[in-house]
Order: sequence, then C-alpha cells, then structure tokens
Amino acid sequence: MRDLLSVLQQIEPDLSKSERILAALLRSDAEFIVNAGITDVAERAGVSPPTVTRFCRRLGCESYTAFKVQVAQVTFAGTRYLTANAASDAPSDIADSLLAQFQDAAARTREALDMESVLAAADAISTAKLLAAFGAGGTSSMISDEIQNRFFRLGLRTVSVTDHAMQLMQAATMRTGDVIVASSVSGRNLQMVRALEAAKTYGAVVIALTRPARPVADHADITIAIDLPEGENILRPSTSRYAFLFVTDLLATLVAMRRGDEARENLRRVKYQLSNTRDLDDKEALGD
Amino acid sequence: MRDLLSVLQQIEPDLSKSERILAALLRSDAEFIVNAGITDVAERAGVSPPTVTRFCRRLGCESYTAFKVQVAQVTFAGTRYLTANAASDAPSDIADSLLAQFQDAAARTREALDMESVLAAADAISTAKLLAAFGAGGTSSMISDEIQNRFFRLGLRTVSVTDHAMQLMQAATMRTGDVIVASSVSGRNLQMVRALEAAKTYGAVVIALTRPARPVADHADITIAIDLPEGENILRPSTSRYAFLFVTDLLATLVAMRRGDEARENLRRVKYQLSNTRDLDDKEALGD
DNA sequence: CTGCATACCGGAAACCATTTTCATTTTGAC
DNA sequence: GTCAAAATGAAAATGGTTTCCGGTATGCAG
Repeated sequence: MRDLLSVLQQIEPDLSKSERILAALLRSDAEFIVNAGITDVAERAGVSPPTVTRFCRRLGCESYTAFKVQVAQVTFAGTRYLTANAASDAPSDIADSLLAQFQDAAARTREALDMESVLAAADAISTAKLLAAFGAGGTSSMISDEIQNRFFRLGLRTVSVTDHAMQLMQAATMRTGDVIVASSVSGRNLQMVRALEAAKTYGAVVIALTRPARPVADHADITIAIDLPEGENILRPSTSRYAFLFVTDLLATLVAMRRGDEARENLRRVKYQLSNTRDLDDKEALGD
Repeated sequence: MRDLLSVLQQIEPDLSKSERILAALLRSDAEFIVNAGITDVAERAGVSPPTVTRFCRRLGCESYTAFKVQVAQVTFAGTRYLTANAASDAPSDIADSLLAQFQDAAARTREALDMESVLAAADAISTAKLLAAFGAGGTSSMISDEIQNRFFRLGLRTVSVTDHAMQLMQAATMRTGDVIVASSVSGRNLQMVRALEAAKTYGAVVIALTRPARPVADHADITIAIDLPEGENILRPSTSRYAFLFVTDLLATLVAMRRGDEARENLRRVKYQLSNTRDLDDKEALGD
C-alpha cells in the first residue's frame, strides 16, 4: 500500500490551483478532513464539492470515502505528533505526549535516514578487526556504551571509550582494519574530533552518528546524519536518544545479518552462559 | 483517543447476537469493513444495515463513517505491527520493521502503564535524600546509568550502581528518606534482590522497574510493571530497552515538574557550565 | 488583439449510501 | 402462557456524494 502523502508529493507539480489549496489543507489539518464531510472540506477550502472529489481521484482514490480512510491511516501517527504538547499537566497526558514525541522522533529519523551510509557503515563494521565506540556526555556516552553492548555479542572485538583523554590514547593504538563509531548529538565535540583525526592517520575508518555539516561529521569517512530539532521545554528529556538508539539497533541488526552464523553462535554462547549461572528461563531475553 | 478494539473487548459481554457476529467480522476481516459500505457489511454478516449502525453507536462512534475511520486507524496500526516481521532482507525493509517494533513496544508500554505506581514513584523520588539506581546486565545497567544521567540534572543526589557487590555495599549505607530505583528486565536478578532486602531493612524505599510477579517486583515497595513479549528473532535487538527508557523519561519529567524551580536552576547551571567550556550554541541541547 | 481549444471549476440535479421510523419478531421473566 | 422489553428488519426519509453540463479562465496560434 502506497502512502497518500508520498503520492501527493509526487504529483504536486501537476496540481491545479484549487487542488493545491486542498493539498495544503490536507497537510495542515488532516484531522479535520477525517472528521468532516466533503461539503465541509469544500467550504473550508473555498472550493466546490466536485473539486474535492476530483482531487481524491487524482490521488488514486476511488471515492471521497476511500480517500478519507486513507487519510485516517496516514495521519494516525501524525495526530499523535499534534498531541506532542501535553494537553495538561495530568500525568497521563504527559505520558501520552512523551510517547508521541518518541514515536515522532523515531519516525522522522527513519524517514530522513540515508540508507547508503547506513549500509556502508554496516559493511565496515562487520569486517572490523577492532570496533571502538566513542562518545562523551549524557546521550553520546550512553550510545557509545550501547554500541559496545550490542556488538560484542556479535563476536566483534568492541570497546567503548567515553573519556576524551582515553579516546586520544585509544586512537593512537588503532590501525588499518579498525573502525570507530563516533556519536555526538551536537556534532561539535572538538576533543573527540582530535581523537578521530589521530585515528585516521593510523588508518582507522571513522563512522559518525551525528548532525551533518558540523565538525564531527566533517572528519568522518562515513556519516550517518541524525538531525532532530530539540524540544523547547527544558524540563523535558530530549528525544535524540531514541533516534540514536534506533540507528544503533539498525546497524546492529544489519551487522548481525552480515555476520550470520558467527553472530548466532556468539549470541547462543552469551545466552548459555547467562542461563547457566543465573537459572533463567530458556526463553528469557538476553541482556538483563 | 480510545482504541476501538479495547472498547469492543470491554463491552463484548453486553452485545446481542447480531452484534457479536459483527464483532467477529470486525476482528477477522477489518480490512473488508474499511473498503466496504454499510450494506456490504450488513449483507456479509447476514444482518440488516440498521443493526450495523447500532453496532457502531455502541462502540462510541457517531456514525458508520466515523466507525470506518476508526477501524482504518486501528487496522493500520495493526498492519504495522504485522510488518514487524520484515518484508524482506532489504535494509530499508528492516529499518521499517524495527521502527514498527519500537513504536509498538512504546505504545504497548504506555497502554499498560499503571499511572498510580508511576505517580507514587515520582513522589518518592522527588523528595529522596539520595537516589540510587540499581541494574545489571545490558539493558538494566544502561537504564540504571540513564537514571543517574537524568536525575542528577534535577538537583537530586544520584548514583548508579551496576555491580552486584557494590549494590550490596551501597544498600548497607542507605537510610530512611533514601530511594532505590531497581531495573530488571527479567525480574529474576536474585543478587540484586538481596541488595534490595538489605536496603529495606535500613529504611530505604525501593521502586522496581521490572516484570510483575517476579522476585524483584515482590521485594519492591512500588512496582512499575513493564512486561513486553520478547521477539523471536535472535538477531534482533530486544525492544524492552525502549520501554524502560520511556518509563525513565516519564519519571524524570514528572519529577522535574514536581521539583519545579530547583530543577530548572540545576538544568540552567549544567547548561551554563557546558557552554562555558565547550563553546556551544546557546540553543544546543543539554547532554551531548 | 482575436478566436479557438483546452482545462478547470461550480451549480444543480441525480444518485446512492446511511439513518430514522416504525412495525414485527424474539427473548426472558413472572 | 402472557406480557413487557429488547432486538431486528423493511421501508421511507434524509443527507451526503457524484455526475452532468454549462460557464469561465488560460494559453496558444494566427
């Protein structure tokens, strides 16, 4: 099933004036359309009902009703985004709005993701002799540790370094065939950049998970761009952690598939050792 | 917005015979309903159109059209969940399916969340003299560190302890007014349980983020139940990290709101010190 | 500038799906 | 068995959607 909004994007140039008004309305207030009849939509857009019908046909829908159904589907995630600002201070509204933010952050990240860089990164990582994860500061160091946690299970020699001095020292020991995954939310971690430069002179490949067009990205061989707007409420935790975590998971999954049997064998061993000492169910998750 | 299927579940016992037929049809072939008119649905179910209208009203919908829109939404979420098994090995399909898994994990967690325990936990944490985060193993230790990362910013004395021996030692030093947040994905971390027991004898309040009805939950004063089914594909990272992270964020936000000005002042200080030493934009996110 | 062809749009009528009304049937209690 | 209440469907009424068609704008050629 193709997505209504992407169809719209595609045929936008061919649209007439009235149809563009409808397109704008669809984008700005899809929820209204879902809850309104064709006459309401027509009136609000200042066009006639037949024009609305024609607009729906253009988007590949049989009828206005079919169109409405499709709008309902694509905006399901979207309406959640609208509630990203909590309706009230009531805890359950806050929970809803955090959930919306999280879902939105993940969806946007996935949407903006450049698969070619992801693939290039997965290729590099899956054959790395040593994988070093760099990151400093709340989110970035968490991601760095998480990278270590995910990749050592796949049989890769992995180390997480979250201390600038140690990053520089680690960099000094690296050589051709080694890979660094450098995470930086701001993209401006200059001390880390120094370590990356050093590592590159010794032949390591640098993969950056960071904002594009910033120092960290500029010094990387492969950049996976993650560029989320930060929320305005200082009391709210930032959503970028979810974006970084999502990319980490994607990389881990792709690398696991590339390494196939070896990854499976290592995961099995980890699980076996855990269940041996900790008396867990066989079905228990890895990694508590 | 309430979920149609959960409403259905709730009122199922009160339904009449014809309505049950419709309920069964809705569950078995929602897609058909989305693409059909009321007469088609009526015919297929062997009932009359008015009965269908009444059925929609019972489910809280204004009209059949409104009902159809809602069905479209829930089934869309459903198909997303179904695509959690990637359509193919193509990286972008895998990305989509990971995204679907996480969105689903987060939504389920939010749905199942017991707000009363969350509130009780937020109350306890916001007045804690010392906050100790316990956790061991991949996800749980990550969450433990993350709790430290989030709460120290709010002006709480916070420490993360991810080592069993240290947990026991930490527990021995705790007293009334102190709070422990214990994370355990499996809920069976027996060594941690020992530390929790010790801490309780010295008067600390224990909050557990874990599966219900397992040792860790049984030894907690407040349990926030997080109970996600684990995926079957061993190469896939588990989704429980997102669930735990979501709950952590929610707690952090609620505590931040309770602590109000003090939280704001501490966040401002952290930001100020960072921008002082690191030459960041003023608009930069906290916590890179 | 004019005339023509084309595309676009809206009014009104036709059409069709949905809903309401109301009579009938079924169910269940006494 | 009888009655009341609930459930159901037939048919009419309603209201929303689509089709048809004519008017208007736009662009192009002469």
